[in-house]
Amino acid sequence: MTVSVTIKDVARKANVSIATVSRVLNHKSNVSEDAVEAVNQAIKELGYSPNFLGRDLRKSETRRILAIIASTEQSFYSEVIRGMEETAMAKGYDVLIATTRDDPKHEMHLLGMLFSHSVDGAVLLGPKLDAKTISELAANHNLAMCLERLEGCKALTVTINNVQAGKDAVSYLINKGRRRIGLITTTQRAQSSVDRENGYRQALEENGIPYDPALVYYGTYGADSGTRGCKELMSLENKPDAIFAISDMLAIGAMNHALSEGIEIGKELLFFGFDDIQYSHIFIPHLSTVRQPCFMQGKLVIEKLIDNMKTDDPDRSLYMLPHSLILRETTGD
Amino acid sequence: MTVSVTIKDVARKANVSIATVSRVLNHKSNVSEDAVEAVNQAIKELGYSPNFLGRDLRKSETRRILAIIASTEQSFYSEVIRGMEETAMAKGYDVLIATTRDDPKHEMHLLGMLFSHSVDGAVLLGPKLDAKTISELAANHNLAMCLERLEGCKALTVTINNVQAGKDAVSYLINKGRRRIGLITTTQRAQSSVDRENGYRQALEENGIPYDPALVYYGTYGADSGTRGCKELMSLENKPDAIFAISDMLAIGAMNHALSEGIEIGKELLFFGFDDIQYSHIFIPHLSTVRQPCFMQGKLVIEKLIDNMKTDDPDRSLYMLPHSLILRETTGD
DNA sequence: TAAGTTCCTGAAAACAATTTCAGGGCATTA
DNA sequence: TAATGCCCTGAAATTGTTTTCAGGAACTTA
Repeated sequence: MTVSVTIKDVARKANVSIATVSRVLNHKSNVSEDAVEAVNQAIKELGYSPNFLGRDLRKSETRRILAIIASTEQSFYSEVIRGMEETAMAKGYDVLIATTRDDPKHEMHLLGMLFSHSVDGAVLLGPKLDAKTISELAANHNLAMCLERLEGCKALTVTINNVQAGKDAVSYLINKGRRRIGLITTTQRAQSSVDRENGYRQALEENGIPYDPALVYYGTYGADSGTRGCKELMSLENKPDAIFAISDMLAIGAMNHALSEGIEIGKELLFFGFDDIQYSHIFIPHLSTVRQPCFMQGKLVIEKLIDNMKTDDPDRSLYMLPHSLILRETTGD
Repeated sequence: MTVSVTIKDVARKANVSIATVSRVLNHKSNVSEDAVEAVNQAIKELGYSPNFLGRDLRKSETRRILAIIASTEQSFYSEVIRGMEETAMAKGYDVLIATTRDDPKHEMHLLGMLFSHSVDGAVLLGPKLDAKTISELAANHNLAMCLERLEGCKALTVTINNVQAGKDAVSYLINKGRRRIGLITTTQRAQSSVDRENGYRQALEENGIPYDPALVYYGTYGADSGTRGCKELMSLENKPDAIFAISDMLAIGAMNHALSEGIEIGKELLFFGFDDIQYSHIFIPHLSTVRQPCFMQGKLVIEKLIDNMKTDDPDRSLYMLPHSLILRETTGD
């Protein structure tokens, strides 16, 4: 391809040393006006832009942070990423995103960018690797987690209290007088799913409602799985009078079944979702759901991560940010 | 932070030269078994992983490609990115994603990664910069566009024929006997929007239906804008009997209005969307829409981009891949 | 005038890797 | 025995930048 122009060419053209060019590039004060002028002129004429590979090597920093997600499909991540980007940008960092496609091998490959100094830090949003592996990596590298905690993982983590959130949602349904509450969740056990399910059980227990395994449907992540779940739960002899789904996607799928059966949502059957995705208030009836502070989680994890870069005693705490219940038509609100 | 172990340390520990270590790292054949053994042992003991800043600088390549998108919100991009990733990976490249948040300044900043050799190539998915700027950049750098073409922009581009696609959708509605067809589009003039609108007009013209500006609603990208658009069109004295929206999001918003008014979708009023997003067959009634070959567009643009890296005579053609109509309930299918 | 400052400058080292080149050791061939 | 070839090795050059260090010039101060 085209041969690049280097700092050397600029120096030659401007009749100064490369040190002076570098000084101009980095806006150092100790350069004469004449030199600044000449260098900028040369840069413009040659169309020079510095090679960051050289710079990054010398400085041993890239000012780039990698966000590792499963895929860009869940638009739910977008606010988290915005929080990360805005915070990073304010501190002079760029955020790059890479996807694992749910493959732990590929996740490890992407983490290689961290080990090989291609980025200064990395954030895992919903890791597929196990707690032990991540703990070990986080001990030696600038690695954090966001949205998803890992039981027994000693790494900087920013998330919400999913147990409490699940409990809050189900308690709300109970306070609405419901006693038979279905749960639609997934077989793939992300910690957040497990936590939400535990919240569901705690809410039942505290209210003296016996746990009935028949009311729990384990499926996949897709909306169609929600539809199947609802169908199965509603074909029980002793039907549920409310359903808590661990994601809005599942809840919307579930509602599709209820709608097609002519079930009156919000009265006959209540629905509670999780995530407050965009479609939860586009889909009719509007879905009651748990909202996470996405932007704030992104913001906080980047702040802590960047702090960690500058210290020998990195923070490996677990931060839990407050969630909130969004009440809409599907709970009769 | 922690002080890194370098190739030098490995060499010392393994009692060989750094050249030999490098040869082992790169799986060169001309190294004795003993040396390979010793080096690998040292690597393991020291927990060494090579610093890519050094490697990339020396090799003048990063084997990384940057995909620049507006935001990760539109899940629609995810298939394109999957196509890009799978193709890139097969050729030994990684794909990184960065978001512009619709800011041309930030888009330019991200392109800086290309100029500064931080990545080997970049793909713009829906650029905010103008055709002239991009043409100039593409002349000197490995830059391509995907999903969106730019009128008069001389850069490698992979997209679909949006004029034809709009025309196909509207022609289908006309063939269903509809004569008053509304259009819901956006004021923000992405080329694809303009093209789809032109397709709409061509379809009308070819079928001898006069163009009525009252039937065209210009709004924003959100579903609520679709709702407003539908409300406005349906309050006309001479109501439409079909609506073509330039995105599924707008179509779903529009359908929300129709549903709330008790309008019989698929009979009284037909709907045609664009993109075939996931929700177009989750939302009820299922939406007829235009499907783009997302994966294939991602695949093709990466193939061509990588080809371009290896030649002095880069391909700057416009490739248009075939689209297809997905017929569902909203057109009475 | 001598000594000390301040300002600006360029040569060279440093960053961590790959690659080139020359040569030592050994076996094969004439 | 000498010449040739092959295998393996390490020293040194190379990549593009930043940074350190030493020093020249001009100016101030005693």
